[in-house]
Amino acid sequence: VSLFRLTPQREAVLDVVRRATDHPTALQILNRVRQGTPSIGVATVYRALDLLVAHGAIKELTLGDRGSARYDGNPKPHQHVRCTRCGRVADVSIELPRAAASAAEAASGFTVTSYDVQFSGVCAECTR
Amino acid sequence: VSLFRLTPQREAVLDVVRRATDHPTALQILNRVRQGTPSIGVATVYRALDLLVAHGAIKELTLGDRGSARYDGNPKPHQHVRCTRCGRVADVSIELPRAAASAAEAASGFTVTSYDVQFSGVCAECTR
DNA sequence: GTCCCTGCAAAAGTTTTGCATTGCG
DNA sequence: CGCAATGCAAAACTTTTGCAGGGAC
Repeated sequence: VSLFRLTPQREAVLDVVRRATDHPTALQILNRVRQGTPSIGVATVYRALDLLVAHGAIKELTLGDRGSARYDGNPKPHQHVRCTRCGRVADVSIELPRAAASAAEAASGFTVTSYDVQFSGVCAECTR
Repeated sequence: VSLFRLTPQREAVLDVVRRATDHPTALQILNRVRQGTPSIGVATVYRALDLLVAHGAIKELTLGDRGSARYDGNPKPHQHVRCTRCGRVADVSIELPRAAASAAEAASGFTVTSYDVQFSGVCAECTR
């Protein structure tokens, strides 16, 4: 856990990601940060996101979108459900049984250290 | 399951994806198809991949790579392990317990219809 | 003074779209 | 003939990189 400078720009990015509940993309984060810090550049946001991910402060998600990553302000292990109709993503706090990771190790020969589960379905709004 | 024309180009794309064991990206697929069909264009490959995915013949994966999807010639439900050191991806055939999807539904209010698990770890080669 | 950070602009990489042409049915 | 599929080129997007200026320590 090394140190890094929490500059105003980085703090603004972290703030936006933490406050977000919709798992925004980098460019969405850029737009939100610009409401308070209009002069911030694209590169700064990308570099801040990489840094925050590397330090475990936030998580990077690659959900079903082609060509863009999304970010999650909750660094604790948790899973996601995605609505196939409207694209909404919600958090789910569940843990897989030990046996799942063990089975994966046995089947692949890998040493498994973590996992991500993405459920797909239809959200309450879209079902209605 | 509607019909569509299996043109030589689409067949070549399907063939390459089925034969691949490395979950290639669209551009990697393009290059491989071009070894047998040099005149095929980028757009044709992208359109063929979309079509094949829509018909359930292949699967589209969004693994840890920023800005590029990967494709899997195995349409049956299965999971993946990704090596955090070399990027290699292997298939894993396991099923989650019913309780997992039920828990996700209860926690989110979604109607869950499927799931994808991505394990992360280190492969045998990289461990050595 | 040095080094890290920023903003801008250009470049790179991936995917999509428009359009004229081709060729199956 | 009509319509779907193709190839090419341009456009659209997202992300990365180079670089000059500025601020923190």
